Amino acid sequence: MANEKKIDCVILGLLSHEELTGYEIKKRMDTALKYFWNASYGSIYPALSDLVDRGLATRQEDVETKRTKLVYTITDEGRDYLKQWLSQPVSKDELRYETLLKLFFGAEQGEEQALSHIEAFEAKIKDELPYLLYAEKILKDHQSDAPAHKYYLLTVAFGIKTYRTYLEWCAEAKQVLS
Amino acid sequence: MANEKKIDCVILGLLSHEELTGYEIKKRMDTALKYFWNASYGSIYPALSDLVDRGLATRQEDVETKRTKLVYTITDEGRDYLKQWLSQPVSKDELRYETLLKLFFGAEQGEEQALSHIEAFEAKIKDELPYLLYAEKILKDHQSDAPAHKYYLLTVAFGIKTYRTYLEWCAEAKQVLS
DNA sequence: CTTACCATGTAAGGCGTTACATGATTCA
DNA sequence: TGAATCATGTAACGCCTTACATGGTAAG
Repeated sequence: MANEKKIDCVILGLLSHEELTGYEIKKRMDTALKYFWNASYGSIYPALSDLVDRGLATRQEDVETKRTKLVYTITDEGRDYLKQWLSQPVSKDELRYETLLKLFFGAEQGEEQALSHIEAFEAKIKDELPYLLYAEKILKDHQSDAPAHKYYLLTVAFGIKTYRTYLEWCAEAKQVLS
Repeated sequence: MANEKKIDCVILGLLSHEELTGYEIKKRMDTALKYFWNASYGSIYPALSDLVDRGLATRQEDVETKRTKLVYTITDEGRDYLKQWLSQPVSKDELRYETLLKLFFGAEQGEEQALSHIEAFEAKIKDELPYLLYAEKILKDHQSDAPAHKYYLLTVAFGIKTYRTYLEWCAEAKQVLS
């Protein structure tokens, strides 16, 4: 125990909300979880097969569509496994910003280059912020009693707040360097 | 080109400031870079040997001490390599917060547990913030003309700002959940 | 004298990405 | 009819952590 693979837990978490295909799971990661998690097909598909082998999820072929479409459902064992993981303390929160790394070594490159890294960072944040704001709007407009609702809002709020702080920092940093 | 290993670049970056042993490099990662980067001995020592093999750094044994102590120095080629990396656009800024992941699935676990994850997160941030503030104070007290100085300050400022935002969010999140 | 810290390194194994390979369907 | 999207999967490889293994030195 206590050594749950993250990829398994994320997938089970998503399946605990709804039945999904591997492709849809990837989409969730690229949208709802994008701000704080991600995974590639190369880890999702093998993990799904593994979950089925271990009885934590089941696979059914969707017969309505002609194209191959494998829908995964969480089992009771899967739910137990998920709950067990959720009940344990968080083991790691990790931030790896190459931008900060390059900035830390800014003296080796000169101000123009450092500035351009900051500007690229700023542009990326400005680009992504609207998606978070949109997600928040959707959630607020569809006031739902679904228990998951408020948790979605909390994670989105985290992203919005930190992104805005990033932008403040970018403005300050640009001033310092010019 | 363009496929520089991060570990090599971080080490070269640190060596560009001063000569260091592997042990000292690890310490820098655990302090100055802690907020946005990390690495283990298991990656640092092999990387150092590799840098020497490629002529990007040199190794000298410190004869003043009796204990084995290998000091690494960056070469001109190493400096070029570092500059080349610094001149390229940032390839990845990544945030992986298990706390947010568990919170996203909060509905499966109930409010008490979600709250306890937030509180643990808050405690960790409150714990670490003083170190960042201390680092900032040191930097501000020792106003230096060294070109690296202001870049250090910028990265520290980033950490302080975002940590404060995290704490704000924690307060709000706790209110929402209770 | 013992604890903490200094100091170096290896081996096994886990985890995950990238690139590849394949093909159906929808929409303009 | 061609592009975008839906849809599944594998193989090679890279990168890194964990755990192990070893020993010196300083300070209380």
